[in-house]
Amino acid sequence: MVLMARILITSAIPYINGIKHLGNLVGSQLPADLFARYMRMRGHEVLFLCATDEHGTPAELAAAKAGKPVEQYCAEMHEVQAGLARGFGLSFDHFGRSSSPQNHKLTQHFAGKLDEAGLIREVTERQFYSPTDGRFLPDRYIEGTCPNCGYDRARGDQCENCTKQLDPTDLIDPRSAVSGATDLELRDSKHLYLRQSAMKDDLDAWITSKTDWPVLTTSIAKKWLHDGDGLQDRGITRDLSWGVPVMKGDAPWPGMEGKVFYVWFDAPIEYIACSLEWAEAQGLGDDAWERWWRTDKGADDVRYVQFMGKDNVPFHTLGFPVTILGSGEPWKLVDHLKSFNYLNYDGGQFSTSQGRGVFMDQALAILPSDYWRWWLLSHAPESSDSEFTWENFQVSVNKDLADVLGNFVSRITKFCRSKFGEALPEGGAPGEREAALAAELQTRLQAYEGFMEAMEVRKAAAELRAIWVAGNEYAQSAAPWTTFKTDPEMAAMQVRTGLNLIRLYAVLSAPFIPDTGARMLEAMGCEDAGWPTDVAEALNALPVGHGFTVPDVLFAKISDEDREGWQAQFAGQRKD
RNA sequence: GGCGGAGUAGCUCAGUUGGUUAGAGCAGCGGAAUCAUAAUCCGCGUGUCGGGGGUUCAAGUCCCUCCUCCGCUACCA
Repeated sequence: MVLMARILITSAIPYINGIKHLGNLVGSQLPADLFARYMRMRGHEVLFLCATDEHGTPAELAAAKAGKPVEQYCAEMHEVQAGLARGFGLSFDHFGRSSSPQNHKLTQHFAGKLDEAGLIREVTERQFYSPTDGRFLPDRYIEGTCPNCGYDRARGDQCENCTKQLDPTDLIDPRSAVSGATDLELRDSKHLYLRQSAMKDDLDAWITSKTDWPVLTTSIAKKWLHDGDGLQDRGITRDLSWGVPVMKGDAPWPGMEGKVFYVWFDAPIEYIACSLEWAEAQGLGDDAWERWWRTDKGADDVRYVQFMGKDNVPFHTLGFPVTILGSGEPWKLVDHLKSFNYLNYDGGQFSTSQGRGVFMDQALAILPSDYWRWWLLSHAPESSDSEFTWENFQVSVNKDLADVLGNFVSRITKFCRSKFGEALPEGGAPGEREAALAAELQTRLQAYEGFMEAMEVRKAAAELRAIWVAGNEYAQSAAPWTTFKTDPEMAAMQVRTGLNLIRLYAVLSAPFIPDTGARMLEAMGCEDAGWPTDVAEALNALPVGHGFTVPDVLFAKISDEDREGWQAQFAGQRKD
């Protein structure tokens, strides 16, 4: 009996600006879902949260480009992303919005507490303002000629041509990247800075204590802590209209009228606010979410795990912890932070802005989600960046899903139907071969559980595949099609074992390929998806006489023509 | 430039604190089987472990150095 635990899982929240590509998906939401599904199946209480990250300049510009008010644009894109999440089987308990009233209130609350703790300071900055665009422009949205190399499309933060880091005031003939306007002026603007530097030592000690975190996570955090002059304070407000208005709790913040909090301040707070949205949607009271987040109200025994791509690590290891710790209130801090490298696309990067790669909507239009889930998870970029190629996708999916798993289900169910009918046949008793099978699977099951618990995604996938292979090995050596000729009762027992393997595989595979797991279980006429403890027992779960059906082909193979067609289709840029 | 990650079989990758003849999957070759989506199963690997140097009885594993690729570099998120 496994002791029941409570596990809080959050995935980095995807930015509202457009449909996400497969690189985004495999970097946070998909592995988080794998972990959430597994933990639920093991009987743990799980709260799995995600949301859309809706504030910031790119959202405003995307809305303007779409000719829509930013509120409407975000509402629509939220629904699009929510639909795609459902399409990929992402089992969020709630998919919230960082623009929610709950997040507004909570963000303002945290800012107030941080100010009380003396962790906020005011800074007056000079920034470019564009009268034509009617907005202040972030460095990246200023373009001009690079003073270093003469490239005429250098951005205000860095020249893409010579890679030199720039200050927007360095640019020759600066102009707005939004409108091209050249009537830019420098204006003073007052902003709030979060005094991260004041908590540098606390953060350092905390990170140092996390010896079981991925090296990727801790090395990035350490770098920010120790680089140059050490951890720098960070501006947490912006001169934008779309965002959380700067308030000190419920009270106005003198001098900060008309400004909003910076997205990277309010986005992680949405992890908490999302649980408020969840509680409200479920018709539950405050205690429902507080027991996940307030260590004084039951959250001290919660295990909190975050999933994200490596670009998000600094904000989750430094900025957000400063918000949590600095508030002086008993909020739950992350226990484990699983980070991922990047998935590249056919020799280059996936790119949202350039429309390069395969996007979530396109992927689902091509193939059912389980194909993608399997390939992405079994190739998750854990130790280094990994690469998607159509050839690799075709080969992996055909071999693993169609040949090893799908064909196993076909050969067993069809053989039984032709020789015994569509029910588990009677006769015979398990022998040495079945005992050896159970023993091997018991060992592999334990390894699989260990990898899943440790969030070793690729290794878990490899182990699951080995579990599937064991079924084929058994079928091959037992060879019921041969024993049937001389000993039909033994063949019947072998077929029963095979059919029970299908049921077992349905359960074990469900975290990776939930839709297929459900189809397999349905074909076996079984509703019990309980996680097995004793494999030998599980291989006798379906009794003699139990009816089943032969499912349609679980995974159609990807033909060379399919692959070539998709390669051509996705060779250029996405055009919306 | 700084910091970090990676460089292991044709391809994708495993290789704990240094310790027997460096492993897996795919591809390839040979064989078995013919229940099954021409699927499955078994067998087959002389790989300068990126180069060079060093420490050691022993290094893919530690140290130095060089090379290549990638990421981050704080006002996109």
